[in-house]
Amino acid sequence: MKTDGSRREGNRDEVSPAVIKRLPRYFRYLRELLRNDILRISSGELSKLMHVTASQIRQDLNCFGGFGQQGYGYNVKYLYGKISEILGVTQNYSAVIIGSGNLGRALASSPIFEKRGVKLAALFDVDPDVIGTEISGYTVLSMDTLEKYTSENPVDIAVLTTPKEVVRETAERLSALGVKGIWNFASREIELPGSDVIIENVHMGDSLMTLCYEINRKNGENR
Amino acid sequence: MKTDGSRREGNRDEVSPAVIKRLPRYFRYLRELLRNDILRISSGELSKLMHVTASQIRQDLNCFGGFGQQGYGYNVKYLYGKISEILGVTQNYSAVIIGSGNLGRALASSPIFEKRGVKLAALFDVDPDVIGTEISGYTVLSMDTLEKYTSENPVDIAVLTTPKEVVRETAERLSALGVKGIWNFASREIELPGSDVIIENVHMGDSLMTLCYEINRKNGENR
DNA sequence: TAGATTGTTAATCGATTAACAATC
DNA sequence: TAGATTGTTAATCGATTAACAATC
Repeated sequence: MKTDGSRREGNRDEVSPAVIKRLPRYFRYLRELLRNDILRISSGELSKLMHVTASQIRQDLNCFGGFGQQGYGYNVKYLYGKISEILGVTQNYSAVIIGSGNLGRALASSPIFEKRGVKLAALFDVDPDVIGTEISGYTVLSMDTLEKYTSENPVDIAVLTTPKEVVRETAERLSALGVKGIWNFASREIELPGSDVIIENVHMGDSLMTLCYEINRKNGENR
Repeated sequence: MKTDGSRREGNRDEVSPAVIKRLPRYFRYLRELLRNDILRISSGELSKLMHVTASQIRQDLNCFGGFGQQGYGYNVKYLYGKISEILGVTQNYSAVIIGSGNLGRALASSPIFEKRGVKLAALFDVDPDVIGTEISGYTVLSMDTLEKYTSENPVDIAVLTTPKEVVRETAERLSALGVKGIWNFASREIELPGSDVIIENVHMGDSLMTLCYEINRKNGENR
């Protein structure tokens, strides 16, 4: 396989958002291939599997470097490794969950972080009844100790699952503590003008609504 | 306010996916405006609030009808009502949760369904230890009783939070039972060729990865 | 070598923005 | 009426697809 792909690897400056949003999907499919001991795949085969054009796959991957080989295709393991690097899976980012309600619990108990090389380090809450309890092997810490904690344990990512009323203040607090990114599940979108914390707003409800829209549309439009 | 918007309301046939994916965001912002007793808003004001162009707002809304009034703007309540209709909020769809693990529980306890006019009707699981327990006022039912249940209670939406190994078979089973849409949280994407069940695959991990990508990119690219 | 498949350019398609006439 | 703001067309921009020469 080609090893000089690194030539083009530097110019990550201007990869389009559309491409970036597709990368995690490649990551998932490549992992699945790897699990099934498939060592090599062509853009054509991957195209059939993922229901996107082969052209798009080649175009997307080439934004980051020449990962394939003419006449051969792509080495699945190598490509998976490259995409993992690009997506920061190899960075071992640390995360804390702010808000240990049902969603916080569900996230803490899921393999979602581990699968992506993110290390869940702690859970926080404000409720005295919740603080001190154990969730998935973590003892829930008090929000009062957040500053102390982060000064001793650098936190890259904060996962926000608090009520929306405290989203803004919590986000500002986290920003001041040097957190690099906020994964926000609260239904209030975070705006931190001037800050360079990366914000990822998740809206699970939006996805339910597009589903309802499609159902609605298929089942006889207006009535 | 204009009442003849209905003229154009019929041609929902070909609204672009980009527009549809933005509708839930309008829905959220309009509800917030309504909660703050703001009765009227222009595309320019909404533009500042939502950080999108006024042009896009007018373009988007006009796919469904003339909801505004020249020289006035949009009546928030009226517009909210219209968008709710378009998104099926007024349809009172019924939903069941398949898989009563941590995520199923979290969803059942959240206002996510209620806020969008979806009626959560039941939870199911296969684990004898979970069946019969109570979650957020619902007694978890056995998957063995799914066929019986759906024959007595028509289900519009199934929320899938099962392990990925059983996603395919469960999806096929649900499809056979006449479910209209599947909201799939399992990390295996559903494919039901030939079926006309609407599938909405949710990948929370993808969102975490794009966050990691951005953090990675900002904090000094390759190393 | 011949065959296969990439990397990459050019063509097409779709989505966003700008502009302004229509109109409340 | 004059001012404001929509609805809508035209222009721009970006993303996808097709095509094929480069190359393993």
